[in-house]
Amino acid sequence: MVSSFAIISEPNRRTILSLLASSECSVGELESRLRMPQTSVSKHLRVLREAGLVEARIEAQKRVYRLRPGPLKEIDAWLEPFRRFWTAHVDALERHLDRMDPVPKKGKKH
Amino acid sequence: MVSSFAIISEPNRRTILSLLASSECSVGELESRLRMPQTSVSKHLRVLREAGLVEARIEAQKRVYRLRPGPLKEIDAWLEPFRRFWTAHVDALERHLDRMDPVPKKGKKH
DNA sequence: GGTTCATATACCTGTCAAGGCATATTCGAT
DNA sequence: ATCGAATATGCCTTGACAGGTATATGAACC
Repeated sequence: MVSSFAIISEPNRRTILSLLASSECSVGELESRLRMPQTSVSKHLRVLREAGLVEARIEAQKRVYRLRPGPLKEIDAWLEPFRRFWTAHVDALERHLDRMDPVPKKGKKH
Repeated sequence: MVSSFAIISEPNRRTILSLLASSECSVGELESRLRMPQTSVSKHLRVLREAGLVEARIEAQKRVYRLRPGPLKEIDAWLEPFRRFWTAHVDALERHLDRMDPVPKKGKKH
């Protein structure tokens, strides 16, 4: 299965996911909100489906898509080590970086 | 400037960022840790630099790269609306989605 | 000044993905 | 059965991008 990182690198797919985050949608609804040809929407939905990011329910002729947020946790987890960088303010960050890779400046031994 | 989403869609670049998250590195250090030719490392670093995700300090013949976490906040912010989906447990989520797009199942009026 | 180490750039090439267009499928209504 | 609505798929073209190889820059040291 393709990495979620690759999937959300496409802006239209991000928009689709954001729309589905507020409410499930049929293809036609997505089409009109995205102002994009239906075939493109369907193709993006296919990619999202195969990556496990959305799922479809059949309802008459319509397919109603809904979000499957699971795979996005991968992104969230990858981001984790970076969060502390923007929770501290900048000068604290720089002090931190200085401590990080300790270059022996002067003799510290004695 | 290219979106950070596109930048981190490349696995090697994610690894570079993760390495720099723990400590700043020279190009040579990255090269040996990534087991990847130097030219490739330099090219990825260029992309990261132009996206504002890293910056370089010149030290003799070496360039020491460090993380610039700012642009990653964009990713973190985009992810925000999805977090509630995996903080609640699954059945609660489904009840939520059902409430979301209220389809009139039976006559509910009277 | 030439040599070597450290890094960057130029060029080429294969691959892969998105968009456009035409067409196929599937279901519902008449 | 036929038609139309809703959605999916196939084919094609084009552009972007990563990897490889060769080469250029630039600093340090003799």
